[in-house]
Amino acid sequence: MATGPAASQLRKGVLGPLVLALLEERERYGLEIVRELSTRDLVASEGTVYPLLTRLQDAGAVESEWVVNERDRPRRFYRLTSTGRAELAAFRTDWPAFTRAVDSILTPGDDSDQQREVHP
Amino acid sequence: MATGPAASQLRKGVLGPLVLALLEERERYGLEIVRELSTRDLVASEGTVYPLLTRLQDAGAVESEWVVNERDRPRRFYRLTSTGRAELAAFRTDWPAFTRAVDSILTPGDDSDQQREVHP
DNA sequence: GCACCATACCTTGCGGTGCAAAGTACGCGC
DNA sequence: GCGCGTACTTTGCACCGCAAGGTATGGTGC
Repeated sequence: MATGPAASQLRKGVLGPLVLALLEERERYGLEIVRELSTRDLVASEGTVYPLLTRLQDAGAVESEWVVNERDRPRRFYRLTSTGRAELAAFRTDWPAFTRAVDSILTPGDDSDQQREVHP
Repeated sequence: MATGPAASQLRKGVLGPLVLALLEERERYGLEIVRELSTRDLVASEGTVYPLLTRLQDAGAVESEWVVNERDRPRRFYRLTSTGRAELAAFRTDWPAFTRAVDSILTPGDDSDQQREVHP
């Protein structure tokens, strides 16, 4: 990962990985994900989430299935694939490095550039 | 700013605020900013930074001035405006809330949803 | 003087994303 | 039947990151 492509991915939306993380816990349907994100103070409208789910499915990160029972309206449930799990794992390792980089620029006095001090 | 539109902004680039933060310390010119970001493990090419600087200037967050001396090549130096300072301050308060929200979804067991526990 | 390279800035064009808005379908209450 | 809430889908717009290419300028070697 090092220098190149990871950081580029990080700048693009974090919403994809977040949806994967929500699906890791259990299967969910579209509106449920929208509500869950809203609860967590992350505004995300249907117009964002539904196309995102389609993209994730095209990318093989999730798979979906219509679930019909008599109690509820028909819902399309999404489930994580092994590909999706791998992507989520990759993001979990890249995300802290990204926030650290941002924090180090945002708080100049901080000097939380560890890895100096090799030799007092 | 509070809840709504800030979060929306956060999802779009963090690069703008980062550039503002770099300019807070002192005036800088374009290529210098590109190099500074690269040093900090944040890939950012000229094709990203120059248009960004133009946008920031159009938005009144920075102002620029050609500096010509005999030692160096002519350079356009960018300086923070009071508007830019305000934007940077706003981002500094929004950023931690955003990362906390992302972290809370990313690490499910964590339960770092404070503000429950109102009543055991 | 001239070719060459590095610096510095700017522009174009593409692809991806977030989002509002509008549209479809269905079941429930009255 | 009518309205309302749920659930999914689609369209269209605007913005952003970025690679790639283009211009101008100054120093170095010969």
